[in-house]
Amino acid sequence: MELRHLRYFVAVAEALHFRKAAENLHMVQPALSKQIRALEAELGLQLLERDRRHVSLTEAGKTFLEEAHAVLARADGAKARAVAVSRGEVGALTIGFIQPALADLLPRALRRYRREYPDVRVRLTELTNRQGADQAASRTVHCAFVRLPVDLGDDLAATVVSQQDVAVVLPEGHPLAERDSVDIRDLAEEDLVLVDRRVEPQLHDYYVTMCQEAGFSPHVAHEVNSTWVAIGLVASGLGVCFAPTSAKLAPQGGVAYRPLTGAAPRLRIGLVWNDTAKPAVLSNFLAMRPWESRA
Amino acid sequence: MELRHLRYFVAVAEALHFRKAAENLHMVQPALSKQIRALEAELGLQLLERDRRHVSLTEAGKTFLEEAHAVLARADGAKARAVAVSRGEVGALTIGFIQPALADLLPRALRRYRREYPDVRVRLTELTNRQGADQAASRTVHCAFVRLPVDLGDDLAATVVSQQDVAVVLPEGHPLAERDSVDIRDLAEEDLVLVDRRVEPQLHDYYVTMCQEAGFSPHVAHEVNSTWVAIGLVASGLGVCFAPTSAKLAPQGGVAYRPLTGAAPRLRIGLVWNDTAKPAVLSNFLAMRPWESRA
DNA sequence: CGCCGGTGATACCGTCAAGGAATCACATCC
DNA sequence: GGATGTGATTCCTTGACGGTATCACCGGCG
Repeated sequence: MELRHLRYFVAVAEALHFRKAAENLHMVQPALSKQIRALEAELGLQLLERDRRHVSLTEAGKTFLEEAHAVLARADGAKARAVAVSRGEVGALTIGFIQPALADLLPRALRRYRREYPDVRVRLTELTNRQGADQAASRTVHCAFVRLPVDLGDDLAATVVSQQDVAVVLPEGHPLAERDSVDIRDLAEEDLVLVDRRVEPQLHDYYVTMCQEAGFSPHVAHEVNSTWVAIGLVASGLGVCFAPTSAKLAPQGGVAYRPLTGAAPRLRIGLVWNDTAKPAVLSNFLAMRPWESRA
Repeated sequence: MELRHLRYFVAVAEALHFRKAAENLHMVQPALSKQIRALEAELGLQLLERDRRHVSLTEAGKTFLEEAHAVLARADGAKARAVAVSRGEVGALTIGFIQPALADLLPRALRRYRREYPDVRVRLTELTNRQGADQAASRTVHCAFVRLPVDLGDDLAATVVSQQDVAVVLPEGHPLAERDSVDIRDLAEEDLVLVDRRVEPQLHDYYVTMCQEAGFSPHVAHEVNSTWVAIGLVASGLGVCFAPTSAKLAPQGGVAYRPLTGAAPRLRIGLVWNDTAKPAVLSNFLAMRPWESRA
């Protein structure tokens, strides 16, 4: 049995007329009759009652007609779904991200992406910078939002998606908090809370280098595993810390954010992905650049 | 696209190996490769990733595999359902019946039939004797339980399914109720409640003829439209009536049933059906004779 | 009553594509 | 580096699909 047989049978069953059905199918009546009889022979039963003048459906024919419709519809659906998947309009997109991207960048990008591709399921995984690069390279995730720079070995490609100035986070009441901005050299003697080098080597080194270029070695009082924890310690009066200006968006009382002057290049977040044989969902995501501010 | 393509694709997708898949399909590898490529060409996308050494499914291929399975299963189901219908194992059986059959005959027959054919929906219609014969002839119902005799015009066939003796129904306290049985001639002077001739001519005439053959014309006091109403009137003391002995099974107090002696042939209920081109559900029903008392 | 139009069935045939046989190109492994 | 195993390529055969012509049959109509 082939779909052809079902298509032919449906045509005959709906026209109840071999010639007309054949015409609709752009073929001639004998060929159609033959196929219908072949179908009946395979099923071992009669689908149509021919009485020399009229054609009618048997009971078995009636139910087979319904079923045939369903099969044909399902077959068309299979085709359509496969095409949709191949176009990246249906399926799943796996995105890795570092925590700072969660504040603003990622939600905004996802909102725009899902408006365009509502049938793509998005899977999110929080990762460290290193994991992000590795998993994008190994295609465990389709792409990852990570802090730049990142070493682009192999087939990895990257694009900058946001850059932010560095702010200094001070406990309320700290003398420096009375200024509108803080020069980095004023922090030479301050207790600094830094992100642990083992967790975020890029970011840790970035802040340390920044200080060294300003002419001093930072006085690291505590090491923590995320900027949020650092800000928490600052609020408790255990020191000061650096943070991207976007950190201000997160609710955390007891601290003051002040722009840092005399500082090195800004903090950049980028998107990395394996650029070889990109699946359609990834290509679509990259093509629409949903992280960009609206036009 | 034909089911063949789906079968081939499923085979390859599950073996992830063209030669093995081809072997399973009892064909050779180049032919299979060709068909798969034809399928991909029609869909306009790639279902399988061939990398010289291994075969793997693309995203589109994965979803198409699921869909293909569903289509093939549905196609098999269509076949199976049509066969089941043609065998009368699935479908609908329409039965007409006269009220007296409802007491015992019909429920018993249906219980046995449904145990054998649980997937056949049974549609029941209460009819008069005449309607039963007509609708069986015109195939409005597949068959009908009616009171015999019935005129078997055209293609109508019939079989006796039950025969019952006639009882006389007397109000409690009636002098004749003291006897074990009643001779029909003893009813010559009694007020008789008879079923209306316009409603049940067969039955009406049957009872009247019975009396005339016993040598008297019945004294018809009331005419009603069913035996149940007649028994009700008897309970109210408005006369006596005839009933099949099975009527005793229905709950109705205030009356006594006594066998009738010296009476004509017994009341018979039969099944009638159009014997030309019987649908399978009907053939099955007739073949199992579910109205017969158990072996 | 015989002719005509219309129905599906039958007979026969050409064509095209599905499938088979042999081989190739290329990777991997020992 | 040869052996092995993979899918791709090439070429050919065959069978089935579909087309042409015709038949058998029925109903309607003059």
